[in-house]
Amino acid sequence: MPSLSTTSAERTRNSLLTALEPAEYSQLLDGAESVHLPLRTVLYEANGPIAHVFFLERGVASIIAPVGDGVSVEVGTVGNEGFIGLPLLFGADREPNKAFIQIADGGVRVTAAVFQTSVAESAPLRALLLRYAQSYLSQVSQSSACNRAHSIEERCARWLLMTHDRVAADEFPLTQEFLALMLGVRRAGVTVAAGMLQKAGFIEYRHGRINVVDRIGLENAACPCYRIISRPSSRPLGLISSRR
Amino acid sequence: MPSLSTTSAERTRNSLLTALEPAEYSQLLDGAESVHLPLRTVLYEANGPIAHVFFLERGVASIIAPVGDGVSVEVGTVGNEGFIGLPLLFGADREPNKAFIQIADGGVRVTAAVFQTSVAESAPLRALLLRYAQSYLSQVSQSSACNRAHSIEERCARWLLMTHDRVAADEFPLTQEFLALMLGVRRAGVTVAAGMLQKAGFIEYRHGRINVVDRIGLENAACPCYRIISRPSSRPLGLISSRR
DNA sequence: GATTTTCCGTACGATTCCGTACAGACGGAC
DNA sequence: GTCCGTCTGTACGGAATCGTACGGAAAATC
Repeated sequence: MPSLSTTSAERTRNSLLTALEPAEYSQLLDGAESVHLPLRTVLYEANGPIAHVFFLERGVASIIAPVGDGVSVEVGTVGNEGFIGLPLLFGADREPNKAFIQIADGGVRVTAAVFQTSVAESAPLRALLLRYAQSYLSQVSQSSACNRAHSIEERCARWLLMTHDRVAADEFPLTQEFLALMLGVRRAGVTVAAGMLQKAGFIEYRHGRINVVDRIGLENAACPCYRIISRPSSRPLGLISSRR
Repeated sequence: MPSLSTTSAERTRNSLLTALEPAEYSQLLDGAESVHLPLRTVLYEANGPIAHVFFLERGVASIIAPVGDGVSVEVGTVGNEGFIGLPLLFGADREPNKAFIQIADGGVRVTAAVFQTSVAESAPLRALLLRYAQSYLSQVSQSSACNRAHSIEERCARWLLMTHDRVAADEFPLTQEFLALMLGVRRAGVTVAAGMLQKAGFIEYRHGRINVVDRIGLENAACPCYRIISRPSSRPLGLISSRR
């Protein structure tokens, strides 16, 4: 098991872990595992037990909800700004949704038992994670309303921005097929929408890889939901980091 | 200020308050106010400070998210199974959404300061409220996916069921205009969808009042999302079904 | 009971998006 | 370089929903 009890600065790229004091950090990560998380790794199943929480250091995870007939739609995304396993923080051991890796990379996983003990014992840890819970809830809420109100193209731009925010590069692997699944639309619908964004010069799409070339342009093409979610008030660590 | 420190049984109809031990109950409700909440009372504004949390005893509140151009879409509903003011539990003092009364009745309100003190001091209270948070998050998540996947008629049926669950009667006031706003669709769209449900004999709609006459029928007309949200695992305590 | 306001039913063209299908382009395997 | 699976672009009819508008019914007001 890799040694994780190093000092602050170079220990992790996860914002939540970075914000922890050494005491909470070592309690939580004592017995944690550094894991590589390839594409499509299932972090927990819908209605299945949640065995670990995951703190991603890069890469992105999706939370999806079943809507019948085996189809699911994405309801939230998590990157290094948060963690996967909110139900455990809330005292549940499962939820109707499923979590999996959407863009591969690595992170740290903590067993449910250790996580819950740490959370029960450390008020600062709890406070930090709850602030993230608020930010995640805002994201899900906004995206719920967005799903009803905005066009494919706008939502596509928003989704790309949110993913771009969570990935350490302008280019990342992403098929239209997958994006369609996430947006809950046809693959052909994504082709058209992404085609517009490409013609406008905001992105370049090429056989399973996308390249964000004009972030400002994308922001203007996205619905206001992106900015609403990205406001400092929706970001827990705005406060935490300015705290000291 | 009304006396709220009575004994358990007849003291309230709110599920969360009912589940509290006398110690937590009295700490939280010492200095609380019993309030009547007429239609359209704003419980908190989008991005405005959240001054109180509300525990409804009857009636229903809506949480809505702005989507630009002054339009909003409902993202969650709360009745006597929960409370309004989750951001305070999460350590935030505001959020991008707005909360208001959708079906009038009464409840108990607690100031933000008292609420936060109580939550900080009582682990059982925290645990109880966090389990509700999980249930609310599941509701919002499911409804987000639902918004993309299901027809107006299905979502209309689901909405009516969720409201029916939270109201103490089969008949309650509701205009199609308002329902359209909640569902994020045209008023005319609701007329058609509700017309189908009415022709099928599930509901009766008449000038601002709706009557649920065949709940089972309505459940069959709704999308699977209703059952998913209503599963025991998604309900910490269950609704105190005031119906019947 | 007459008037005004609110609410509901319906209609119609426009628009978005769907379901499906097919062909071409790309890139890895050999 | 060739083959082959994957990925993307495009097309077309059909369904759902929209924006808008108008008339009538029910309740509220006076």
